[in-house]
Amino acid sequence: MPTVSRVLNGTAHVSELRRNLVLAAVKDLGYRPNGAALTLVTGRRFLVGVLTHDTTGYGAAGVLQGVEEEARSAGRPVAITVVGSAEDGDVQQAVDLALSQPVAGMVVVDFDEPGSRTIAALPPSTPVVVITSSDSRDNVPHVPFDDHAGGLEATRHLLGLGHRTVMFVGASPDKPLPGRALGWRAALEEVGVRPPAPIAADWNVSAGYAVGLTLADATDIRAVVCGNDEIAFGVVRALQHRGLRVPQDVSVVGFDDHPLAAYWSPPLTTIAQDFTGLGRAAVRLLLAAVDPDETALRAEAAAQARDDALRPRLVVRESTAGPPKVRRRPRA
Amino acid sequence: MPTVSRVLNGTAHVSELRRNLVLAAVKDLGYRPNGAALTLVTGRRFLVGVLTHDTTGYGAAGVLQGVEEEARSAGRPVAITVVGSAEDGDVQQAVDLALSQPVAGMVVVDFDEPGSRTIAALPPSTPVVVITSSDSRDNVPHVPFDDHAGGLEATRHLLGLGHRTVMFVGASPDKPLPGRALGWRAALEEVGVRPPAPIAADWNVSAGYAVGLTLADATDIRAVVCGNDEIAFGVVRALQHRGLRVPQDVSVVGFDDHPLAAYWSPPLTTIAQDFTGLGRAAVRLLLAAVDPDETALRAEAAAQARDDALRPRLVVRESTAGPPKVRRRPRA
DNA sequence: CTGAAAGCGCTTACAG
DNA sequence: CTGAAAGCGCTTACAG
Repeated sequence: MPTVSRVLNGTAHVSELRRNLVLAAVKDLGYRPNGAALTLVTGRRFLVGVLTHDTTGYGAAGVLQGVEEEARSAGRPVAITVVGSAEDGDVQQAVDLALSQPVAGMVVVDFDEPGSRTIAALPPSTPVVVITSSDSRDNVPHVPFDDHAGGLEATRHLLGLGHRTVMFVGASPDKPLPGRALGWRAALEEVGVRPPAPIAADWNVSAGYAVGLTLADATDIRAVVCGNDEIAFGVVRALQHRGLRVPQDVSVVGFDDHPLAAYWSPPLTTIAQDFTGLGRAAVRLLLAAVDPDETALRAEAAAQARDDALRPRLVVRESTAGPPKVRRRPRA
Repeated sequence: MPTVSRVLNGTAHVSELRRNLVLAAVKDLGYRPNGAALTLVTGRRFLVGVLTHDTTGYGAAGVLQGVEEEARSAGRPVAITVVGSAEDGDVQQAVDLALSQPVAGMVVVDFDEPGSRTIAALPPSTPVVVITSSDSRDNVPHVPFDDHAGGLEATRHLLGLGHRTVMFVGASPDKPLPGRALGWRAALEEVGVRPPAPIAADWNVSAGYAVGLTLADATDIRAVVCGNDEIAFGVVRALQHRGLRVPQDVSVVGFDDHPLAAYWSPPLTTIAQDFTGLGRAAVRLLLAAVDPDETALRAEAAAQARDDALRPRLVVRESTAGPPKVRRRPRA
């Protein structure tokens, strides 16, 4: 048995004869090492764990893809566990489920409350990297993306076009404002405009559509920043259905640069994010902390990824323009 | 140690005194059973494995979500492994990676060639359920979805509107036609029309847009069925950019009922699929084969799911109409 | 270079 | 009801 181990792992020299014998038997029996036994004896864990609230939204799916790609290229499978809600029970259950498997470490997708809550519920002994836009995560290894800067840019763009004020669509009642909304608010404040109340909406098309319908009735609204592109898609369509033109009557900015944003009508101005890059960077960072080898190299790569690609970027398309010269006419 | 085991698993009666002692210690130390040891000794595996080529497309993401939901409700985490391509090396690598973890069984997403190839590469000892539209999978447990019927319905709808022929967009060069294309072909043949050559396109918006541009130049094309909604989105937009109206000049049908299909302009006629349901059914079937308890109940539930919800459904919206300058047939 | 021995953290019979 | 013993499939020192 030790001989087999030595052959398969190349741990020590084995005579050609015996070596070939072992190899033949392995192929013959379709032998596959028992991962559980391996983990038990060596203590090494291979799975890269992901804890997330959502798996299908454009952002979360992109992160997942990045995590998977990077993990696979490091020869590691990934285990995903969904955190059902921000409630203690669900958070605890997700953590328990995730930790019941031999995970090398966890990537936590801190895009919303369930994600945030999860961080604290993880035992300190678990290696973790969180993907976050909150700057209160400095005490834990994290891959930052600058939602605040994104919101700032989106809003400045609209202000620069000549708009007096800008609405934000995509708040959640009773929950802290997302970073992008904070950036929106900061942009208004920096030009001395008192920010209006952010409008509540789930982050999907139909919620956006519903909000768009009410927006159409408010004749003084000219410019809006949405929490994500799906909301923006819905807002734009609702406005159009009510006879308003985008951007001539109302300008709309989305967030994330969804693959369909460029094909929307009109093509959507938005803030591009590199979600896949975020996922890759997170895994690189995690593996650097966990893998004994190459630590230095990998940490460096991770630090680099942080600086460059992961910064949000304004993509100006055709859903934004200066405000109408005359007061928006009430809809027919 | 056996006592701890008995308390935690409720395997046998333990005196109150000892019981509480154990529970206290467990809480105190933050004890968490070692999954690897458990798997090694009992042979039970908890992970539900998923083997798929894609994770972000609407269909694959939906399946993933369904798998995750059902697995979580059964107290099982899911491990996903992406099959990079249909090449032997990639397929083998994915299988090895997936099987290196203690998986109870695998769900294979047979939406494309990499998926199909994977089925054969799995050792016969691994419990497996494949999600497929191919009827050549009868020898392996599978959750069927009827792509052929979907293609048939989509095409019949167009034919019923009075179109003489229908194009199909979304073939892959050198690869077998997808089931939906087979259905399209069958629908044409059943009315004695010789099917034109299917048009090649990757299954995403930009590929659809590119095809749409060339379609706009072919003045005799009036009706097209697309491999999925993303392709259709691109085709529609390209047609419009070339000055053609949908559906007045050209009718377009998509496939899958993407969340944005209803909000496209014009709202897209498409074939709805219940991907999440597919994922759930697959896990139910897998667990029925693997779990000693409840086998009967679960198998029944799985069989039921098969009949009802998973059948594709035509959703008529506004991207289809009768051909230009041709009288529509009277309604039956 | 190559076997016998110990042990990773658990559970399942086995004796008390 | 409750401990001591064996063993799941591996790897890592240990003696040859």
